[in-house]
Amino acid sequence: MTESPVRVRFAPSPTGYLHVGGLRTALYNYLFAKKSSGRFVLRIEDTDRGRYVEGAVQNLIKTLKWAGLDFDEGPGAGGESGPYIQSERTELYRQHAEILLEKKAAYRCFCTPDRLEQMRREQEKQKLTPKYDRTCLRLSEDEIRENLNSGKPFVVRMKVPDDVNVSFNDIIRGDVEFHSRQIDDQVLIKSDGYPTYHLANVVDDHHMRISHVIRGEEWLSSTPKHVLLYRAFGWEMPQFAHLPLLLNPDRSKLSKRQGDVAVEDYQQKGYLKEALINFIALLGWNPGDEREIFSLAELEKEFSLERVNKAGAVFNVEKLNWLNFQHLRSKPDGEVLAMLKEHLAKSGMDPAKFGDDYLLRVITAMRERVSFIKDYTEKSPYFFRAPNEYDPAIIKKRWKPQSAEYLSKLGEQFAKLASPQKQEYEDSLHRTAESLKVGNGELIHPLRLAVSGMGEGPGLFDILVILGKEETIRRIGSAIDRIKPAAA
RNA sequence: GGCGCUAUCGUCUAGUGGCCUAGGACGUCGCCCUCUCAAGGCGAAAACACGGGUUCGACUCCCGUUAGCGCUACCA
Repeated sequence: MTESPVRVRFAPSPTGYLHVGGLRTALYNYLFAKKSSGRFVLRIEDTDRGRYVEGAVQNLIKTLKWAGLDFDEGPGAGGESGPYIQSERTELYRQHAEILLEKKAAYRCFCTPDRLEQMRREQEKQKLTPKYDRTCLRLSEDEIRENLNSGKPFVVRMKVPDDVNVSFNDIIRGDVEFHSRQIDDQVLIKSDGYPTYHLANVVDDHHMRISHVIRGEEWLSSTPKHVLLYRAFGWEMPQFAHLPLLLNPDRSKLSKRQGDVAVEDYQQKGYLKEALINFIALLGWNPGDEREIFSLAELEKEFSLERVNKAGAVFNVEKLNWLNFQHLRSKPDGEVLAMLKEHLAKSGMDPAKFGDDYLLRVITAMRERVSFIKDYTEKSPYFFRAPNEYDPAIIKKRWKPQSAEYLSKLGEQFAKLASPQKQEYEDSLHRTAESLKVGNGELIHPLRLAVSGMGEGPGLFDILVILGKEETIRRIGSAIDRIKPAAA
């Protein structure tokens, strides 16, 4: 086999949004291209007029770009094999259907959809494999001409050879064999003149010089049809690689109903593209050692089709969450700052009110405690507004009858401190506890509750420093007024 | 129903005939650290679907069974 340059394609149909399974297919194609110094082509398969969705193509491209999967050729990116939108290539498919017709590898079929459906029903009743009965293959030249002249609508069907084995090699699955006996005479050109997937993808892959067809496993069963088409045209075949499916927790094919399937759903929920990419890369592929955290750039170096698994993989959100935490945690301060400000603005808070220094200190304090940017306001709302309520469970656990008195004392001591830092607060609290003859905990826990309204978070003294002396004292004051000991 | 693909802890997976007392990760549980919560450290529970072969020896190879999934459109 000659070594032709690697060219792969991602060929989604624009149905409105990008499915995470589609994103993984795109990713594997992209990675394979990068790894082999090849080209990554985006092709839009929009030959189903009934499914046309406004803006879907733009949306698809936007999402791919968001994920960082830049394509070398495709709509808007140029390339020598364009156009990259199938609805703009119909003449090409028509010509190729003509070639097949001439070679007697295809024939016109004038059967009505009604008749076809009746036929199918009958076959199902007799428990036969639903298959076109070739009525129109037996039409004479005259009959065909007559039908054509009278303007009868028709489709072009592929003429599947009667008794041959069709086998091909799949990079992931090895040799796969089908018998032509169970291959239907597929429609190649629909009555509206548009090609079906089978014709269009073979014609385009050939003309776009695609070297490797990397797609989902749902295409495995129709690959023999494509093989037959390559043969009929006398074209060299690309290499095939059928990827395992992404599954719901119940192991059915990943679908809506059981959770989010659109990439933009995850985007909206605050998942980082780094985490999503890392996660789906690991769903069906692994590096062979024990590393788990990968950047796109690292994946580009490590990826290989040989290490792709055969079995479907459950899309398990728990691990995705963990990866999001890992990636968010290792992001530079500046990047987190920008995301945090954006999030604050979206939540109706004015980021300017806080100042970058302040927000940076919050980021440092919360770094190990947030998996998502939204966790900043959900897990530590007290950095952005004084508590307006106090967790009843924590009151019950930590707020003693004497707490108000102790805190009041503590507030007085804090007031005496001049621009206190962590150590000063800590020393002051220890001295106060000593003078009160109570353990530090008797002050620490109520104080945490007072300034934050909750029972968890960064080290208390870190919180105090971030909030500042005045705010700390103010919050102690309101807490004393508002927290009543839980009824014993 | 037919055809095809697949089958290791709950989940993602390592494993290519002896290195396996089956390794890692997420999750779960326990302990340590500790002002809380995280993070971190240590540890635990947790799997080769089943049955036949082949072989001196099978998680690894072959066959069958079972199960799951996919395809079975003038959708992709």
